[in-house]
Amino acid sequence: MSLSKLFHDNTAVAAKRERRKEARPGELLDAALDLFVEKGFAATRAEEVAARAGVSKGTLFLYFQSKEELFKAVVRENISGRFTEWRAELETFEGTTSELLAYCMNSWWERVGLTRASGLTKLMMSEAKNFPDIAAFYQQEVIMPGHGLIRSILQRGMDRGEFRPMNLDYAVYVVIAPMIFLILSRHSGGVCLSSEIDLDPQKYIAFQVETILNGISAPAVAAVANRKAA
Amino acid sequence: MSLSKLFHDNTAVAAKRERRKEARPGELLDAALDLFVEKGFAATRAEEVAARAGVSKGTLFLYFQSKEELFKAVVRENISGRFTEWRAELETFEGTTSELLAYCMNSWWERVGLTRASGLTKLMMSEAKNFPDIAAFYQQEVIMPGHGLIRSILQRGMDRGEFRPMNLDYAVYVVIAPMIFLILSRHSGGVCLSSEIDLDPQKYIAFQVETILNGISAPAVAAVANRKAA
Amino acid sequence: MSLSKLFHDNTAVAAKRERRKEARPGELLDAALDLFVEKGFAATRAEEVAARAGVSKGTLFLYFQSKEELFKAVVRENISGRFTEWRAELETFEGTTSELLAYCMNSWWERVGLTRASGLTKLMMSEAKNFPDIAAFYQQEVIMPGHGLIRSILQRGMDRGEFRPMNLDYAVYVVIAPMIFLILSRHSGGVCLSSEIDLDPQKYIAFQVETILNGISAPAVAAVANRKAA
Amino acid sequence: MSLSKLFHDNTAVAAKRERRKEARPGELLDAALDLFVEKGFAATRAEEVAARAGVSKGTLFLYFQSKEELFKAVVRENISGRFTEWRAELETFEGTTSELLAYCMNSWWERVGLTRASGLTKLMMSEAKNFPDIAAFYQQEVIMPGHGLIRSILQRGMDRGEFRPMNLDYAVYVVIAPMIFLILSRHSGGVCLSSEIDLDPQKYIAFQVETILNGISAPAVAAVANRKAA
DNA sequence: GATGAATGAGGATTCATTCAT
DNA sequence: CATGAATGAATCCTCATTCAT
Repeated sequence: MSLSKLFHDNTAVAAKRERRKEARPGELLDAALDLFVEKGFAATRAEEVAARAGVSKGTLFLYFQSKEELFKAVVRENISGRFTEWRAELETFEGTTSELLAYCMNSWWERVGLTRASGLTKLMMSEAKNFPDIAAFYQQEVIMPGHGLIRSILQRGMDRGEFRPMNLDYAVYVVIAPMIFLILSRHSGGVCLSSEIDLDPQKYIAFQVETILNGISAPAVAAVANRKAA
Repeated sequence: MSLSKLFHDNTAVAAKRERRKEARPGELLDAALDLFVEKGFAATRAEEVAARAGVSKGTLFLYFQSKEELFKAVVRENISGRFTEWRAELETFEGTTSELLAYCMNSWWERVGLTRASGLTKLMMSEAKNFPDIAAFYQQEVIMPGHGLIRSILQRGMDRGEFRPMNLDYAVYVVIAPMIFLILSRHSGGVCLSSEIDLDPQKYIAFQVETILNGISAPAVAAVANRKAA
Repeated sequence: MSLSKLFHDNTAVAAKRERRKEARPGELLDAALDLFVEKGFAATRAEEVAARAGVSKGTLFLYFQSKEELFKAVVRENISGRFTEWRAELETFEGTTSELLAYCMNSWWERVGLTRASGLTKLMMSEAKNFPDIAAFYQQEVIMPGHGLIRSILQRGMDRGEFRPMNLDYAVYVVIAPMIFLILSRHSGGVCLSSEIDLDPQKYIAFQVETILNGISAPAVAAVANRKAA
Repeated sequence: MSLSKLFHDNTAVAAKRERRKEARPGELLDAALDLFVEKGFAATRAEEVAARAGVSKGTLFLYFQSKEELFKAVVRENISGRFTEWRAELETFEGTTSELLAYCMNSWWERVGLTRASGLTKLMMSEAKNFPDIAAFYQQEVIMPGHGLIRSILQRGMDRGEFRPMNLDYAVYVVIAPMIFLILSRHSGGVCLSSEIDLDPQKYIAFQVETILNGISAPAVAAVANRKAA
């Protein structure tokens, strides 16, 4: 092989590398998210992350000081505030609040529950204790806006007389708990499910929505709802 | 030293040994529960469990074949053993099924949720995938009996016309999801709570119970309930 | 630094690394053979093998999945790999079958008996029961091909009328037993020898060969042989 | 001395067992022989020996300072010189030397090969290196008299012109090697056998005897033998 | 920048041996 | 004498991290 050829190769390779170089951290974070979600922090091996990202073990540590730093980066990277978009949607919604809540829960499932993003939730619940600073960050960036959104909806329902008066500090969890549970059950291999068959998320959500609406609607509305259900 | 004294010593000493031997498994189980809950299954070192119980590494393995067996014993000791007692209570209950469900959820909180045992639930959700054997065991010993209990209650309500007809496969989760959520929120440092202040479990449960009952009661009953609430 | 210098450095350095990497397994195998033969399989510590090969514990497991795999590799390297070569030699042999058998037994001694590899035989006889996987492997890779080879020779002799008709299932051991015995006597410090002085393997084999050939030759041939011996 | 006398010895030993306390060490040695033979020295657990002897682990160490001491005691205990009796039998034998040798090999199989005593041989071959003093002892007490016996027989054959002139230092092994091989193959789970089916010892010995006699007989005798075989 | 060979601390489990009873 | 609970050294194997190339 001639020197010039070598040189040529080098530049070509370098150019290619340049492009890839900037993508590297992203590919690593991507692979890491998958694996952390699937196996948890401790059980995820650095080498496997690297392999899945198509790089060598050494490269991983070139971009992230340690496995812990990688974890933190994964969480930070994936907390993108889609909340403004969501909040806009909510404010322009025109149906009843029951319809709004039902719409919200269903579309949350499609846009979040079904995607890898839901893995983040599981990740945080599993590892929060070991990464307090990350937990605080997550709290700020995800939990609080999310809860705010639900509160707004419930407040709208109460304001319009559709929902009975409730202490929103507790009412939000009536909506949130079932969704979190759904996510966790899926990401933990169904340890909390009766049968070995995954439950049907659509039906699960439908049932929850129905019950919740029954449970929080103002008496008159509930009567109507119940009459329909019967 | 008199013969009788010798005799006395021997029995006293033997008795003491006996006591220690019989106390050992309990002490180990106790230490193990603490550490499993605090650090998770994988991150808990056998030696540390032994140390906390005041014995050496070897002694732990004298009583429990392996770390997995130790964990199973912890689960048995703290959860699965209680189901028979619980089921009995349920079968002799005399009030309405709404009262029964409310009673159940509240007393579950006191007897399980508040205790260290609840940490096992969080542990399972976090690590189930990495320890399929343990997951299967937990499923058998805890999840299935637990779900069975809830089903029985809901069935009782439906049989008596107190609850509306429901697909129990999904209805159970209306009861279970909020409880699991409560536990997880507490054992993950509140990553899923709005504020940094833990919510008041009593109030949380009260609200959930109220909403659930509203949500699942038969129309007539619900109307009455709603009237009361209003 | 010139480009050519860079080129030079890179290849030189890379080559050296390459050499080390490729030498590693061989060095480990070498160290392992020594130790396995000296101490047996169970009593040989992985770390010691690594140390003797001049690497760390971890490196050993980089090249061999487990101690068992290491052992299998040692066997493959030192014994089973040689059978094809041997079989070829046997098939192109042109003398009488008596000559062939004598040649075989003598060259087996030189190529196996005298080398460290023969220690593996003793090891297997001592520890086979405790490591069934290894025993099965050894059976497959060493015993069966070895016996096959001997059978072929005896069959050749019978086909040509040089040897009397024999049940080969038992005849093979007439050849094998003395060889195994020779190996064992050497690797067990001579516990089965009359004197404390090792017997002379050449003479031992010569005597065995002579007797065996006398013992298995067809009558006419034997008569000639005996006349010569006398 | 007849076979029935040998039986007598056995019952005497059994009677000794009756005396509980004094028999303890004997029972332990008995159990230990079994286990050492079956599993080897390292793989035999002290507790298992104790359990098989019907005593506790502690008791074992009451009688034997360590596992090594136990091993030495096992070997010493089982080296009982039955050689005088055997030598007598040989000296009064009246048939041909071929018949004598055949008789010897067959009755050795019945009296030694088939009994647990043969386990001792395997034990020594496996562990001799680790217990040099015991090995020397075994050499003195078993190997040398045994070889002497064989030598006597071969000498008798040579003296009578039945066997061809041989260097007895090597000739003994023509007789010994096949017997040792037989024992080892049985005590090592057949690692050195072609098939998984144990070979039939009777047939094995018959074939070896025939071949050996063919191999060592004086020309004239061999011719007759061969003529018969053909 | 990238690589991947090498490292070695760390953790589960076993078992000979001791010693209080 | 006998017991068996307790010990802890010993050993295989894993994996985050480093660094020579």
